[in-house]
Amino acid sequence: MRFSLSLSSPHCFLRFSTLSPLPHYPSMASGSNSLIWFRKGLRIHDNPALEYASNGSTYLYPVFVIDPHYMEPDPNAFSPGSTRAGLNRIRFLLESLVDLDSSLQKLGSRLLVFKGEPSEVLFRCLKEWDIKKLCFEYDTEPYYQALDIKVKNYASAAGIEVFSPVSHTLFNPADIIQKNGGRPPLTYQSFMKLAGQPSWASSPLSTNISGLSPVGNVGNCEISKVPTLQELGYEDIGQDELTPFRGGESEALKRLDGAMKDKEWVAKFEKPKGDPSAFQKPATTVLSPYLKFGCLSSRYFYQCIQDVQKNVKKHTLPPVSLLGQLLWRDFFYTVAFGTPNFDQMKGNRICKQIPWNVDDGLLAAWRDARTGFPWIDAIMVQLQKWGWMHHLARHCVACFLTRGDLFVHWEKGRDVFERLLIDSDWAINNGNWLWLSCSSFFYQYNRIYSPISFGKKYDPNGDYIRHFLPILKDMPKEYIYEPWTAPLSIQNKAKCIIGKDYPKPVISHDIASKECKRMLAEAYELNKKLNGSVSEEDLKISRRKFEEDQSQESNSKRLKNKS
DNA sequence: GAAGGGTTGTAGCT
DNA sequence: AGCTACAACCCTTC
Repeated sequence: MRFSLSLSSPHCFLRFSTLSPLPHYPSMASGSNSLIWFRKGLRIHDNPALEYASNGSTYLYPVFVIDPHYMEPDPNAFSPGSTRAGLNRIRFLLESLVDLDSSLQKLGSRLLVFKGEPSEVLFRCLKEWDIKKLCFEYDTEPYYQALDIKVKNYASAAGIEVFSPVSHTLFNPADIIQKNGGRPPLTYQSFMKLAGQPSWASSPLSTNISGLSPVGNVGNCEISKVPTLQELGYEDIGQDELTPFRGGESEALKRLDGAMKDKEWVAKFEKPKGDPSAFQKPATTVLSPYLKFGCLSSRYFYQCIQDVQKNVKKHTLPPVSLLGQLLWRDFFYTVAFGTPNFDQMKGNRICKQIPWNVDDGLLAAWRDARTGFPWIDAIMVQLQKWGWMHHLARHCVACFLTRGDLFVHWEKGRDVFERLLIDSDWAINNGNWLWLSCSSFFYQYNRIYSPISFGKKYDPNGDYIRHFLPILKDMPKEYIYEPWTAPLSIQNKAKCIIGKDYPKPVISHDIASKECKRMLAEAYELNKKLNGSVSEEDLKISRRKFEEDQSQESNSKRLKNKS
């Protein structure tokens, strides 16, 4: 906290001088009114901002603001939803809000929902209700960093106390960066050394609140209930088309409980050994969407895992253990917070500069599950329908799009994931795309996931493919990962003609992956030579060079074929 | 400068 | 299920 405040102070002064005269506050006779502003942290348990807001206040106003920029339907988007979020995640959020409202009501309170630009709405509320204490969970994302400076400046000018605790992550990213001399650690091991045990690891978290201060008079503020999808302007889509995962804290705790009951499973958890093709019963906890919205406290989750581990003889360790997964989350939050332009290649000091293709055709084929590789396409269908896939499945499609086969820019794939995943998290999503594209953290670009054999290893019968790509459901298992190799008689029998009912592969994996390796090798060399300061012009030149090489190669092949 | 390590590659062998 | 070769990257640490 201290570190981040000192970071933001220059902006503070700038913003301060541009503020209009101090707002006038009505001289309402009141004790002390507090406002808890929910953004993430959509929970009651282990919610320090909520607890602090309620303590000693006469009235407590729990507020959530629906931001039209995030929630308004966008008919031009490539899938149902808003500009930024697919329908699955919007629905997950609404369900989480309904659950939060009902939990608040059990504690004698309720959720006050507004629509509009968050800071404008908030300023109106602060004035109208004569708020003395404003509480909200600290957020490290650039969007909230900018918004929160605005809000904090307004509050301090108006003499309102602001309480903004770090409770979304296990550690405060700013502390870890400070410990490391101002730069974030770039490896998991160095992160672990710096982080150590969380300060609260063995002290009880506040998971039981018996009651909250009542909601005061809301005055002239226009408050609505949690809207339905239809009220937000979305069409009614069949349940079958939507994610099987329900949002909300209650659901999160139920799911957590279910996972923790199987002590052996928790103790033996090894992430890389999970089966990405398991969909009836996923190989992981599927708690990520709940962590994303803060329906589940990562600290509470941490303590639950710790409890299980204490009571077994042997358990796995980070990075592969279940606890290790939570630490990965904090790792990415820390690097993301301490790296300017973390979500792009340009101006990102930890990101290799690579001359990615600009090929919207290949991107669209990948996005719309038309690559012709059933393993890849099935995963993309699961993404569209469920908004969730196993971690290793994400690896396969991310590798395929970028360094493995299509050589499309990781930012394009990132955008698709960010929109469609119900657990899409700014720091983690960008971190993993940097990882998978060999742009940062991970550099062994020879290790390419095969779009054919990787899935086969887990699911030789192709049940996962048959489920998400029913057009291939009668394809014999000998051909289901490479249906273009099936004889026409087999294709006929399976009622799936390749090139007509299901596409032919967009590339040859053998050729494309070799080409990708070569391009990465050259790009790395250039990055080394220019010591990280690769310009747009350098990238253009190498892109052109690759294209020339490619056409020369195909020319020589043509010549060879002729002779 | 060299050595060691890096959450999760593939193919082929036992 | 576990070894090996394959080809070989980067970053951290010494």
